[in-house]
Amino acid sequence: MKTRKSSPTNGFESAPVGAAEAFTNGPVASDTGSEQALEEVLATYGVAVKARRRQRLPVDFKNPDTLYFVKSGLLILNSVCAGERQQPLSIFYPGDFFMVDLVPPFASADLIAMTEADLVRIRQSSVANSPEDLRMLDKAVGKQTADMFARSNLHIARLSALSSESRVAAFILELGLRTGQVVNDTVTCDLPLSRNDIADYLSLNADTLSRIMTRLKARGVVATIGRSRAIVKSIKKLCRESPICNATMVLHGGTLPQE
Amino acid sequence: MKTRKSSPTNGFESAPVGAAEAFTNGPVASDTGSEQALEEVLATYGVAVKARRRQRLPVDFKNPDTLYFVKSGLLILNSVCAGERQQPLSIFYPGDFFMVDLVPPFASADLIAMTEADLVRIRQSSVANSPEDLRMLDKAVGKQTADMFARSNLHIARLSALSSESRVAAFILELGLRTGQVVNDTVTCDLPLSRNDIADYLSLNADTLSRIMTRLKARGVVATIGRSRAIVKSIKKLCRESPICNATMVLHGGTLPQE
DNA sequence: ACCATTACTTGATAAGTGTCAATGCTTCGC
DNA sequence: GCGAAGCATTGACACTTATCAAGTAATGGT
Repeated sequence: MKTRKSSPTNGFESAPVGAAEAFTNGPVASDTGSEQALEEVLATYGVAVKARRRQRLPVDFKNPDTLYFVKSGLLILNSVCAGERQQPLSIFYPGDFFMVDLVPPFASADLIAMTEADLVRIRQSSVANSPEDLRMLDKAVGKQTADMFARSNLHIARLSALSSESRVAAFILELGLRTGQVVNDTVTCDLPLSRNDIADYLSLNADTLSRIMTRLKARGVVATIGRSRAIVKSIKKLCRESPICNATMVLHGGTLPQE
Repeated sequence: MKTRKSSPTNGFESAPVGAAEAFTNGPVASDTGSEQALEEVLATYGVAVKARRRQRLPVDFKNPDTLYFVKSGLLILNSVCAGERQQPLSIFYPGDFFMVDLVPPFASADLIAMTEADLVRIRQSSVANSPEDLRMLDKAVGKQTADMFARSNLHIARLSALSSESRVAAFILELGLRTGQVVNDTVTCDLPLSRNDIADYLSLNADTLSRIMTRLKARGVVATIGRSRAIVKSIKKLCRESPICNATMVLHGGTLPQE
């Protein structure tokens, strides 16, 4: 298990990668064989990078060679599209890959760690010498990118086809499945995004989001502990709030209730 | 140039693929060497498929092996998310690949040809015997998927960060750059989507879209010929209508005006 | 443990968009 | 070239959501 040069960037803590840790929730990879192989490639060519909560990793459009693999944590891609306004575009979960090619060419963009996050940085050119490893990596990246595209499409559906309330419900379900503890029909999870972040991501006003949360709480669908924890009282009930919940369950690793 | 078994599906006309034709507008591929190689792989393993205007290709979630390459035309991925409502999610242009993995697991989804379209169907398993060709294909698919993800993010930005009018402006710019004839600062292009389709895609009401078009026409930004052709009177003027136009230009192959 | 700061909630109001219905224009078939 | 059917436009109205302002709760630092 050789490690390559570690060139620290943007104040990220970097260190050689040891054995990859277990992923958090998320959907389970279908073929564990290739997952093993991926971990080896990551360990061989990658450099471990730790991001603190709220840390920003500016997207360097001039450097398409760098690839990041998310080992743990939750990151969000933010772009400055219109004027000074930040627009969250996509959420990155453990198992995802991030690279510059995924970002529309806006004036600026950042990948922001919403929780502490463990990343692995790989210079794709460094893998070029080993065709076998490169194939492995290309395949893993391609597969994950397809999955992210599907999730992106789900997000588009969430934004377009749903009422505000359904949008919020579907989002909480996603977050719960990805980062929460599922116990029977309930989920408890952190809310690593602020109300403003969630509102922007769901294309809502923060005030409106607050009202919607109040309504959902009043209806007994969810509850909150402090500002940054949410409890889904009943997944079934939550699912009734939004028509895209089934697809959300499948894409984000829940077990579909039979009914 | 060997051709594989052609198993016709859903009334699509199928035929062995000859030499791939030139792509239409769109951004230019950076390395023509690998583009050549891709055409060869497509010619070797692919089956040509022609889609008529408005033809639906139902997405078969049980068949992840099939890959489609878009040679010409414009297709749109439609999902049934909420109730009976159709929701357009993504547009596929020449150069794009389509596969089941890209589609969120909704109750049903269709790929609909909005213009006559030439596709190439490939069974990925049929390429498995040649590691060299498989690598080539995987790489091409991966790269294109990343690009489509970026476009998807741009669409999310368009839906979230923009006023309705800006949304429409950005969309017309995209369509013009992809399918239209650019002459100096003007573009003439077909509108292969009906007002309803455009409205759904931009998450607007068809009535509202109509009003916005009327406003844009009154302001001299665009004009229409009949129902299915649009003229952008001035790209510069159009760009002033929407903050994401620069990114749209880059991603969809326009030449940025220097100012 | 306190206070200052920041984040969130809530109310009143306005703006924008969706809905419904009626009308006008295109397009396609004969 | 004509007529019928479908698509697009426009107006009146209702409803959702954004905005602004004020007040309340939570968080973090000393």
